[in-house]
Amino acid sequence: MARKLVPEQHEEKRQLILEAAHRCFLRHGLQGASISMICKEAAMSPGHLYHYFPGKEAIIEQMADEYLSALHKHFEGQRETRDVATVLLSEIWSMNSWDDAAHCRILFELLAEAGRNERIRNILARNSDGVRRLLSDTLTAGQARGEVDASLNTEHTAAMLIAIVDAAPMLPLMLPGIDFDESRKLITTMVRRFLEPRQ
Amino acid sequence: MARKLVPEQHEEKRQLILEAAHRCFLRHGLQGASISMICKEAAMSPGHLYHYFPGKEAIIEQMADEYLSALHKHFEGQRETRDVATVLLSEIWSMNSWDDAAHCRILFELLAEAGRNERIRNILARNSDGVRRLLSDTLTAGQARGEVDASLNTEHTAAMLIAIVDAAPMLPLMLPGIDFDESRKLITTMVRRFLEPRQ
Amino acid sequence: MARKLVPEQHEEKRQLILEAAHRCFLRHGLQGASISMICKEAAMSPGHLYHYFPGKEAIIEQMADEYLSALHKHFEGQRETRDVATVLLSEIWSMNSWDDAAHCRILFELLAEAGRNERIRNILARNSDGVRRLLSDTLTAGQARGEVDASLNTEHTAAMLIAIVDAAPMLPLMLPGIDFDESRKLITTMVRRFLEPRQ
Amino acid sequence: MARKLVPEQHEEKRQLILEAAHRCFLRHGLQGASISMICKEAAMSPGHLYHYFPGKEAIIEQMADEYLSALHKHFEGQRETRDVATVLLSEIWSMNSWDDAAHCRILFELLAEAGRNERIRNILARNSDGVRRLLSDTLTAGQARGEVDASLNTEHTAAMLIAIVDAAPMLPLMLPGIDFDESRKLITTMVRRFLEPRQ
DNA sequence: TATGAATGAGGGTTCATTCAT
DNA sequence: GATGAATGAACCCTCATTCAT
Repeated sequence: MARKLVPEQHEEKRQLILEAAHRCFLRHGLQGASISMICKEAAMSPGHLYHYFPGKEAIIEQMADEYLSALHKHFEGQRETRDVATVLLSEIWSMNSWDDAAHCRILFELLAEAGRNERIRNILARNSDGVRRLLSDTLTAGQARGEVDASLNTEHTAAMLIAIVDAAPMLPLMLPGIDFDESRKLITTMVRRFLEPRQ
Repeated sequence: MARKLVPEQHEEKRQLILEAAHRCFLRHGLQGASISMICKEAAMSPGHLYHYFPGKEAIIEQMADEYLSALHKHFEGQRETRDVATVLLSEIWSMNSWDDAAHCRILFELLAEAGRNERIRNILARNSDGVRRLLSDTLTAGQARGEVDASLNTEHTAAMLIAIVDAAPMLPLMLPGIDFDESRKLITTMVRRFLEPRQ
Repeated sequence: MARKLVPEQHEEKRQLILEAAHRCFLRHGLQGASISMICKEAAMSPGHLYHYFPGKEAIIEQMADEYLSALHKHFEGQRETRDVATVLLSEIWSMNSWDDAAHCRILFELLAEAGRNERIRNILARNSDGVRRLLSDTLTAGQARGEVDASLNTEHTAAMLIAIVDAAPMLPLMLPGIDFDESRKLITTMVRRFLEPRQ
Repeated sequence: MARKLVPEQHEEKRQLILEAAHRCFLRHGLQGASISMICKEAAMSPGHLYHYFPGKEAIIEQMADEYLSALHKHFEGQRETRDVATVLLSEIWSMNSWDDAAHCRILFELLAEAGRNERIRNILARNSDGVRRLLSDTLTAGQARGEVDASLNTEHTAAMLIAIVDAAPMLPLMLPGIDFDESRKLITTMVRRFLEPRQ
């Protein structure tokens, strides 16, 4: 008689909301996007939205978490690749255009928010942690193979590389006419020269 | 009755408001800081504030303009310095701690806003333009002196260096324990290796 | 398929809901307690609750009815007691502490509500009626036995005694340090002196 | 040039709001009366109302405070009256009808709220304190003159008398047809018999 | 029976802005 | 120049209630 709980549907709805929220945040910012906008975007009444999330903060936080883990997922499964720089910059290489990068602009929202909101800051740190360890290991392996300058502190270098990758979407904002492919190559060149062993 | 010669006072008040706004934006974000907060911070009534600025947008825009030009002012007056990398990273070298960098966090607000607001985007582009030209000239001069790799496109390289400098305040957000001095050195090393002529 | 003989279960569930509602009303007030709170307290879904009651008002009304009749039930079965004052104040004497009295606080909610809501006012009047008649009869019997001042209008006196009993839970709110036993004795003394025949 | 602060006008507006709120609370209860209702009643926009009060709670609290102090103000200035009972029940005697008493019904709202809200409870206690001391002094003076039973604890007796006075508005709710004058006399009689010295 | 998805009006509150003085 | 009174739309969120299953 009683309807069974269908957690998959529940989870689907949550994802639907998160995607709608992501679009709104992209268009209007974390604070500028209102619950009622998200509701319209998700074709859902406000009362119902609160059935799935306890508040706006929770939406932002889960969105941030999933967004960041997706953003950095490119690194995984590429550990066997030979060229270290290619692995490190796989995220950039996986993008096809500035439109893709534009989609990343939500990172700025998060960085701005992280400066004032400890919870967002922790989410950011937690997500960076995993990637940083991955990059660090890759660098260490590269050093062992003689492909990476052995004098570099792999921990700090990894952190900086993440920052650089995350800064890439900045370029079109500061330099409207820039070409996507060329800037990608430029970053790669810089990283490669940075890492290669000094003779 | 007619008072004509007090435009200096007028300008002083505007600056006072802009500084108050800057502090509020730093604490609460561009959207999170309200006019009434800014009024309190500037010890001024809302009606009076609107005597100096036509609205919140105008405050944000002028604040952005002045903030960005101040941020990049370090480059000027250092053109005669010998070491190219030092010139290029003078902004970073002028900071003494992450606290100084924290003050730069407002840049994230602006980058986030620039993604959606054309006027802010233009202000950002206009300000970057000047610095980019400056950096570009420095790079060209460096190439002429044989200190910079001649194969690099100076325009694009300059743009990327700005992005890197602007990404620096990201680091403590992603990697809470990082040391300020070491990360500064790491960035410098990377840039130097990137630019030096290939043999 | 047809089940007919489960009206007891139906009634049980209704009581369960009423008890849960009572607890919520006590904690948050008639207007402050929400249906969803009551649902949680009764471990029941909102859809199900509406299977037993047509709405919040109905819950309040039946709760009020049962609460009031329970509150005044003490009077019954004590008619043969000799001392008139003891009968009249049996409700107060049946309480053991202010905790019990606290449980009576819901009466204030009802009195407040009765001031604006005619249906609650009627429920209150109807319940008081029964008790008032009971008290009135007790007083008349007392007058016949010469234990109660014969000049008192028994109807009005009964009404006032109910008000006094109902006002008892007020005391700890107004006089936080008061002792329960002493205030009980004080009320009894007052009532006894009031009722006793004048010589 | 700058307009002077006119604190009297500010205070006037606050009183205007409090009166509007009082009427709304009387009609719909403390929780049932909404800010927007109060705004309509006070002919004022919601934004403006928050210029005078930081929130609904503050309105309730100040209203409660002023209401209670007004309610008990009758006692003052009657200390020289000869008859103790008359002084003690001056509040009841000052009313002319149940309509006057109806206006007191807001007390039930406050009593109900006091059961859950510590701040309201404190306001209630603080206001009762003053009156209780006044009554207590009156009783002590009456004992000295031999008009009041010397065996009564004046503190507790005073507390109970307040409760009785406050319970008076209950009567028409429980007994719709009751006569105002007669019930007033009845209460007075009871109090007088209670207090008079025992021979 | 029983569930929880779904609604949309309304809750208290804050907002950028304008106005009379 | 300067004040703070005044607005009303919009903010996030909760409500009592209904519906499909």
